[in-house]
Amino acid sequence: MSKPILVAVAWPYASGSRHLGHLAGAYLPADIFARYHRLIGNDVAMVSGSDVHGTPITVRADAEGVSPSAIAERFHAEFVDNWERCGIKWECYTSTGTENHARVTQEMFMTLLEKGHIDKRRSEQFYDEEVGRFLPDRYVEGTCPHCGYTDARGDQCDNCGRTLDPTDLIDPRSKMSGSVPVVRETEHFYLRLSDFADQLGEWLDSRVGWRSHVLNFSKGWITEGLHDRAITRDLEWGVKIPVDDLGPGKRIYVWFDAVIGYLSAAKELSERRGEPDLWRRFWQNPDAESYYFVGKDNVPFHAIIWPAMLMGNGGLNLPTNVPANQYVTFKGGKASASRGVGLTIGEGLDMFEPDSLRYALAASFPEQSDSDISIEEIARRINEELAATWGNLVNRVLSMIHKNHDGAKPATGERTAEDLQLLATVEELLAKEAKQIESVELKAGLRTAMDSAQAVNIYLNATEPWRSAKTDPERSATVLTTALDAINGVRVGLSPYLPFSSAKLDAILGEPTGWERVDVPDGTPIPKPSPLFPKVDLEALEADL
RNA sequence: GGCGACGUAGCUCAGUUGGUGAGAGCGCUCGACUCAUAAUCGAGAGGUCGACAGUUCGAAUCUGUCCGUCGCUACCA
Repeated sequence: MSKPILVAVAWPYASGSRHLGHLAGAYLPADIFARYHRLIGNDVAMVSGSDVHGTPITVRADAEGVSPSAIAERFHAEFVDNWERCGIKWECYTSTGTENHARVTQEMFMTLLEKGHIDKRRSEQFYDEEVGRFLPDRYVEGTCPHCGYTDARGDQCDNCGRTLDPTDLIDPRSKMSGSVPVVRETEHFYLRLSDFADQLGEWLDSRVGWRSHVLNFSKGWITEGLHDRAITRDLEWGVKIPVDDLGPGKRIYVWFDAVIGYLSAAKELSERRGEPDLWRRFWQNPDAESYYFVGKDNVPFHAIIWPAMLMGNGGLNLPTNVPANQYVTFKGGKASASRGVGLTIGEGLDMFEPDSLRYALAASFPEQSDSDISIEEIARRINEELAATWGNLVNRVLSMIHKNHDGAKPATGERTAEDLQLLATVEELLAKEAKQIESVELKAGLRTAMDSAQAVNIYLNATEPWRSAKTDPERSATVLTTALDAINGVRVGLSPYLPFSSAKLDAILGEPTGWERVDVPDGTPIPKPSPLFPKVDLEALEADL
């Protein structure tokens, strides 16, 4: 039975390059999960897009003397290139800059407004008269009233760590122009989040299979008390507010529209495929499932705010699961492209083969807790695990068959209990891995697939087909065909993780028929193999840095 | 400050509701094999599960305190 699976992935912010932490935290796990579900025949819609609005983009645009859209287009193009290069496969990758997205956002805004979940409130905020802009808290700097630190930001003091209100700052100044900001009154729309506290709490309590850190954090938010949130900003760069009673110069704020992107992207997919009701299969069918792949910093948006918006709107499916990952750290520090910690996705792909990088990151997915990686650790994973266990296994079996059997799979003789046991083991591990992937334990799933490869290595060492080739060629042939038939199952389990090398094997062994092990037909041509994964020369790599 | 975590073999990490002598991968030592990308396979060494106190017949697992690391703190997304 084909089940609709919405794979919703955090919208990368087009203000700069994304790094390997983002790849390991959201995009790669989503891709592995989606590839698995496509392979078992489910109806998958993996959607996301570049988040192109917001203040940081306008600030960067000003700094470079270009338009905000130029910044957004530059990084959107970079992201699309990143996905292409590392095999992140989407049903729909779009951006928040489309006309469709604006319309869907405005529709949901109006629905929430009409149902009384959005209202207007006045507040006071700093305004930079020099650049003519209201200032987000973090763009106001000044002296911390607690510790005297002179470069405290309006939201928080980096020195003493205390949370601040911009008006607390002594000698406030605008980060944009350096001038002294003035306080002006402004009016905005607010989402009445607090109205949903009870409903959200009950919903979260009913979740099963969610990661404990996601539930803990979300419930903690509710326990502390949900604040109503402003969902519009004094900004020219964003989705227009569909009512005009706030006056000009206001836009819908990015976090409000970015999550709506999951819905608008599904509708865009419908349009692209010419099936107007396609999106309903994912959003209104009670049997559909939805998984939101995000980093832990995004948990409140996906486990609290977005569900509240969906509850308020009505008629749309709530998340099945939000399998948020924790952080990947680089040598102990939080990855940050802007601070030069870790590698951008592009840099990672320049250094490593895409499948090799995917393997190393997947083996280190921060599913339970933060995980630490480094270039050395990535290289170790590739050389000592991926190439040694799996790459070498494929190479040794294909080489022997190619050399000893005229480049084609020989006929299989009588299989011994040992032979049958290997094939059974591969099948059992495939089943075990399937359960792990379905419960989004992707790191464990990869380990299971590697266990399967190791089982074949153990089998070969026990049966020694290179030896029997001289004494009992028929037995040797049977061992090799058994190993090949086993490999044919192992590669199915690895295919969601390693799409590029899997495609290479598809060319020899044929496309996978599904999530199952099948025998390779007798006589299948087996060409002289080349290593699936080149070894990483760490010294040469570091010499380039 | 508040909140959420984390601290388990040299390294990176698993350890469901507390219970046979604490695990995996890699590294290391020894051995086997030599088909294969000096790859593979076996055996072994290596940890008072951050510290202290407590609950319990019994705790890495529950409670408290402390030390250390990290993240979040709602106007970065």
